[in-house]
Amino acid sequence: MATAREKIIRTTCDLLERQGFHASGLNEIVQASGAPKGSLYHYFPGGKTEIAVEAVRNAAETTARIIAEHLAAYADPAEGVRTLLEEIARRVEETGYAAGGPLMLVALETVNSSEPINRACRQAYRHIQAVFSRRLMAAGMSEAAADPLALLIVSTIEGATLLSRTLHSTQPLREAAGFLAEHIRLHLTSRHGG
Amino acid sequence: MATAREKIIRTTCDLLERQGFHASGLNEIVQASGAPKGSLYHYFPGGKTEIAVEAVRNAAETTARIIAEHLAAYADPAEGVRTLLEEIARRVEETGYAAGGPLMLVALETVNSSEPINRACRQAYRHIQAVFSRRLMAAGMSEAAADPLALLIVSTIEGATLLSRTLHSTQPLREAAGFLAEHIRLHLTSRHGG
DNA sequence: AGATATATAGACCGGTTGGTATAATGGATA
DNA sequence: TATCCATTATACCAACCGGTCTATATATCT
Repeated sequence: MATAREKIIRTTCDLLERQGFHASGLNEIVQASGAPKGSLYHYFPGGKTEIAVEAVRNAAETTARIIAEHLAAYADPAEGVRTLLEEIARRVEETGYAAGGPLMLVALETVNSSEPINRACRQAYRHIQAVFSRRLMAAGMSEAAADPLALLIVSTIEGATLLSRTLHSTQPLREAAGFLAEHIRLHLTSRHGG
Repeated sequence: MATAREKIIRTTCDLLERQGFHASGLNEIVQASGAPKGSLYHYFPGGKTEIAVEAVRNAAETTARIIAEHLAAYADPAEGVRTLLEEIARRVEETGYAAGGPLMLVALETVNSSEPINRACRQAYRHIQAVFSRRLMAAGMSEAAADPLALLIVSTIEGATLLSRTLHSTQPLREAAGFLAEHIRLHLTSRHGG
C-alpha cells in the first residue's frame, strides 16, 4: 500500500497537471489524496514549495520512462515519435482535454515566482530532452545534431498539447505528429545518404 | 489619457502574461494599474472573470495585429515566420524570460475551471491562426493546406516560447524558427513546382 | 513493560482572496 | 442654481489561503 508521502506526491502531480500550482490548495491536496493533514509538514517541512518540487521530479521521471519505453519499441525513431504523439492525443481526448503535459502549467507559473520549483522544471525538461536525444543518437545521429532536434521535439510536443487542450481538439497534436516524423526522417536520411 | 477601464485591462494583460490568472489578485490589478478600486465592479460587473476575458481579447487583437504587420513586411512567408520567431526570442530574452506568450498561461489555467475565459482563449488562438493562414494563402497555398500548417505554426511558437521561458534560453525559439521556415518553404515549393 | 521516535489528528493563526455595500464625489445638463 | 448620473472612495464580508501548534496515537527497540 502507498505511504502517506507517496499519496500526497501522486495527488499533487495530478492536480498540478490539471489545474496548476496556484489553483491547488494544500487542503485540496490533503483531501484528494486521503492523506492526513498532520503528515503534510511532517514529510514536507518546506511546505507547498517542497511538495511541488517533489511532484515535478516524480512527474518528470514517470514521463521520461514512458517516453523511453515507447521509443524503444520502434525501430524507426520517426515512427516512434509519431506514434507517441498519437498516444498523447488519445490520452488528452480521453480526459476531456483536462490532462496532458504534466509540467507545462507549473513551469510557466513559477518562472517568475519560485526559483526552486522552476529549477525542478528545467531539470525535468532537460531530462526528457536527453531521452529523445539518446534515441536519435542510437539511430546514428551525432550529439551535435541530436540535441537541438530533441529540444525541438520536446517544445513541439508541449505546444501541440497546449493548443489541443485549449482548443478541445486533437488536431494540433495529430498535425505535429506528422510534421515531426517528416522532419526527423529528413534529418536521419540526409546524414546516412538514404 | 487612458481611462480607468483601459488601464485595468492593459495591466491585467501584463499580469496574466507574466504570472497567470490565479496568481494575479484583484488588489494587485488595482494597485498596479493605478485605477481606483471602486471602478473595478463598475466597469466589470462580471468580476475577475469578465476582466480576464476582456484582457484575453485585448491581448489577442494586439498579438494578431503585430503578427499580421510583421508578415506583410516580408515577400516570403517562410522568412516572415523565421524573423518573427527571432523577434519573439529577443523580447523573451529582454524581459529576463518573464514575459512572452500572452495567452498560454491563462489558456491552460482555465481549461478545466472557467468556460468563458477558455472560450476567449480559443477564439484568440483561432484568430491568430487565421492571420498565418491568410498569409500562406496569399502566397498561393490552398485553404485546405494553409489552415493545418498555420495551426502547426501557432502551436510550435507556443511550445518554443514555453520552453525558452522555462529553460531561460532562446535556443528553443531559434531552433523552432529554422524548423518552421524550412517546412513552410517545402510546402510552398512542392505545390508550385519550385 | 518502559522508553523512544515516528506519524497522525485537528483546532487554530494572521493574512489575503474575490466580491459587495453605501456614501461621497464630480461634471454635464437644464 | 438645482438635478442627475456616471464615477469613485472606503469600509466591510465570508471564505479560504499557507502554515503552525499541541496532543495523541502507533510503532520499534531495549
